Amino acid sequence: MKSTNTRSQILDTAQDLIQRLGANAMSYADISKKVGIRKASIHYYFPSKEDLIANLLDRYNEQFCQLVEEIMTSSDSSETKLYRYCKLFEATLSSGEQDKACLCGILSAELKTLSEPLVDRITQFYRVNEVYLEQILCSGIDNGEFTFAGNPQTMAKLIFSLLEGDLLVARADGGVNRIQETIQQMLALIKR
Amino acid sequence: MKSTNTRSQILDTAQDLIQRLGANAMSYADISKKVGIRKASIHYYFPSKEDLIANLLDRYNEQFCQLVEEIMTSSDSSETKLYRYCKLFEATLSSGEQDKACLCGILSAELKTLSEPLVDRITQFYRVNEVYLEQILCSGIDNGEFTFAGNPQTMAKLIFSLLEGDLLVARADGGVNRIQETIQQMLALIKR
DNA sequence: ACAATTTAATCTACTAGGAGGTAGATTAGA
DNA sequence: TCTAATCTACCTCCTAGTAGATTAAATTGT
Repeated sequence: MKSTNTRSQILDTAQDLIQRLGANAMSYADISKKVGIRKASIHYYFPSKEDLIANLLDRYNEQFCQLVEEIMTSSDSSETKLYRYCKLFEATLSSGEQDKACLCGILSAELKTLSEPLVDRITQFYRVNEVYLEQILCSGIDNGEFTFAGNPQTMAKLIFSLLEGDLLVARADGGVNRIQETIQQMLALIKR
Repeated sequence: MKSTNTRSQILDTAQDLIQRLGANAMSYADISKKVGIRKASIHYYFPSKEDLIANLLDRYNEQFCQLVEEIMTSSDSSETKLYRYCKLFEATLSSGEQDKACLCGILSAELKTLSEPLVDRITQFYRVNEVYLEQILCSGIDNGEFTFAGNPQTMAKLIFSLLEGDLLVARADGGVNRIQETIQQMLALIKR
């Protein structure tokens, strides 16, 4: 069926554009040009822009969780798990023209222009990720790999904010190198 | 002179709108309504949107640097200086309707839609701030207040990314509390 | 197996509204 | 009387979204 293909091509293109330019700078005309279909055809799959972004966020959350689940269920050490988790963010910037940030990070900047259902999906993404991070930290403390002041939950939030912020700041200054450096720095802080 | 007043009213309003909604969602019509003047009058002061944002960034950089200079030249301990620096970011979110992020943080998300002169100003803001942070960290290490693995320069970048990211993430989840928590957590990590 | 019909997918052509920006008249203060 | 500041009225371009025709692919009835 060709429909599935067109649909995901639209999602792929929209995601790429938002991660680079933001949701408000992304237009149906842009997608239309890149995918090679007419604007009206996009409305056939996604009646409204909100609809498109909602589907985008659902797919993104699912895909990202799948990648994290792979890490969580691996037999790696806690430190390696945390490192691999951080590498997921680095990979976002590394990909393509090295100008993409986290989808939810970008949308967070435009948060107050988004409808409640969209905001909810972004909030969910944050919470889920912070739970993953907390789990890695806790098991790392238990088996003696990690040690740090304060509690794992707050530390998880700290790491998550760091990664989201780094991804945005790195586009203006430092690029992929910056992210690699700060990840190493963060790991050094909590290693026993 | 009324002109100076109108001019800064326009800048104030534009900054407020961008910090809440982003640059692409901020329009001359919005400013016009809030300030109570006609659209054309804004163009009298700032011929183009790029011009407006450029002036905004210059003013923002200057104002922010002034606040940081006050901290740097104080007789506070390094820890207090660092804490006060972080509080500047917290204050941004605390102000108004608790929905404002850092101007440069927001613009970073829309970075690829901005002209080079604007990007340069954002990059400059980041670099200047990271130098300030590095200075605080270095003096804190020298006098035995701080101790941590890795080097102060990278640690400065880490703290800055953390604050920028936290400010964005906190709007979607956690609010001011989140920022307060992660600042405390970060301080705990580097305290001797 | 073949013709008729229905459904899915895409198109052209359009609308209304909002964006940034300009020209030129008008007002008010020095 | 000149200049700075503000206005009205407009332009062009781009935006999301809609209506309805057209094509192609399944589905169905005989």
